[in-house]
Amino acid sequence: MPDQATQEPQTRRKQSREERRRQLIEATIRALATQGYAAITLADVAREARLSYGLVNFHFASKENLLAETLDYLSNEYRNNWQSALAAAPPAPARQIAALLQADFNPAIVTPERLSAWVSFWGESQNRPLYQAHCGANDAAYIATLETLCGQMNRDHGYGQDPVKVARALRVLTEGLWLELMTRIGDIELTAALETVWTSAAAFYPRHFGPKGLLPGGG
Amino acid sequence: MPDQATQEPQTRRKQSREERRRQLIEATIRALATQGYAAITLADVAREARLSYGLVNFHFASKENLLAETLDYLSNEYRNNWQSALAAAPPAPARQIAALLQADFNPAIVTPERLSAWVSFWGESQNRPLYQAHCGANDAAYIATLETLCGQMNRDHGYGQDPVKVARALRVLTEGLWLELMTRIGDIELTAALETVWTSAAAFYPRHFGPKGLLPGGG
DNA sequence: AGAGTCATATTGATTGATCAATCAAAATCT
DNA sequence: AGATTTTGATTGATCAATCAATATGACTCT
Repeated sequence: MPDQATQEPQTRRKQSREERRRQLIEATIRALATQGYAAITLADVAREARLSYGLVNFHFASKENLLAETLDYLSNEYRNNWQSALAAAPPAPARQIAALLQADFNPAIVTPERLSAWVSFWGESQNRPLYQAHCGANDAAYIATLETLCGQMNRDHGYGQDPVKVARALRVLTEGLWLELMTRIGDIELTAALETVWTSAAAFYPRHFGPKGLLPGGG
Repeated sequence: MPDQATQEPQTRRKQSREERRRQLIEATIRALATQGYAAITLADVAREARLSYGLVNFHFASKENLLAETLDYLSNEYRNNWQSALAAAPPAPARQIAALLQADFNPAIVTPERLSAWVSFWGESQNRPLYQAHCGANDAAYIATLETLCGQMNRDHGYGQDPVKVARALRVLTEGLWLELMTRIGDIELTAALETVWTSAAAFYPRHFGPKGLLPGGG
């Protein structure tokens, strides 16, 4: 079996390589949360990952690149999360909106560490072009999806607000709640944040949402 | 006139001193916007202020202290802005809410530079205790004011939502819009942000707000 | 199977650059 | 004259990146 003999080792090496990179990126996220973007050093990342600091340069070539790939990692994780939540939800617009909004408060990806890392990137002007390059398309896809769904609510259920403005309000509300969650930690806070979202959704779509989420017959 | 002879010089010296400090703080805000918190140096601040960089240490003792005083300056400016807007508005709760929300998009204090500086502070974990110390009381006063006003809307005009949640939604919406405004610049964007706020206010208080702001009879 | 060979991964000391803070000297005001 | 403000060269610390040395498998050939 010559194919296995040549393929398996290559695969394994690649896996190990990807594992290390993942390990270092997760360490970078934790270090960003504790040290901040201004104070983070490669030594911090290596210590957090329990690896030698020379490894960071070996796997990522530079600190700048490590941070860029960390942003990329977070951005992909975020996009996968809301897109799979949408795919798993029933097609009715209210259901889809509920799934999209709820996905943004999934405890698996909305942790204080990750929120801190996001805000670190937002705050660094040198990263703004980087952010556009890595996250611009994702953000545009999110807002386009939400706008379409809000338009469907109008068409299917007779609501009358400007769907673009409602989508923007809901989107921006989530971002603001992320900012708040960064400092105040805990599951209770996540629930409270989500309730704030539902309160707004209920104001826009009172026949479909209540202060605790989608109404019983709201599909 | 011995009093003038001794007072005037002191006054002038003090003025000059305060002027320099203000000059350096404004330069710090601009430098934060262009360099970011991670990359800002005392040389950047001095260059921006067109002053020698030794002066920064002379007037502020340390870089850390300069940044702390910059945050303080921004925080006071922000609080003065919304508090004087409230004081100038009629006492009816809808009018007060309109004034409070509009104040957060006053072009005089909501500039891309200032927003960048705010986000820089938010993103730096080392600044979180500093932020609480300098801005915690201000933020608490803002949210308490808004909660009271939302409660009055319920009592005076028969609305039924939880005023704490509505206040939180409006507050957090503003913060999210600030984040968005940081990257996209211009007066048109400021107007669009405010329209997003009015759309939300109209959803919560449909008899008092419309998508363009307070309704004609909405006092 | 087992010794040998090679590529890849890992380590930490060293280097060079950057920057905050100090300080002595000069300038400016009263 | 005396106090305060301003300047920029110097100092010392920090840190990213490099690099030479070492370790760890993976594959080959006998």
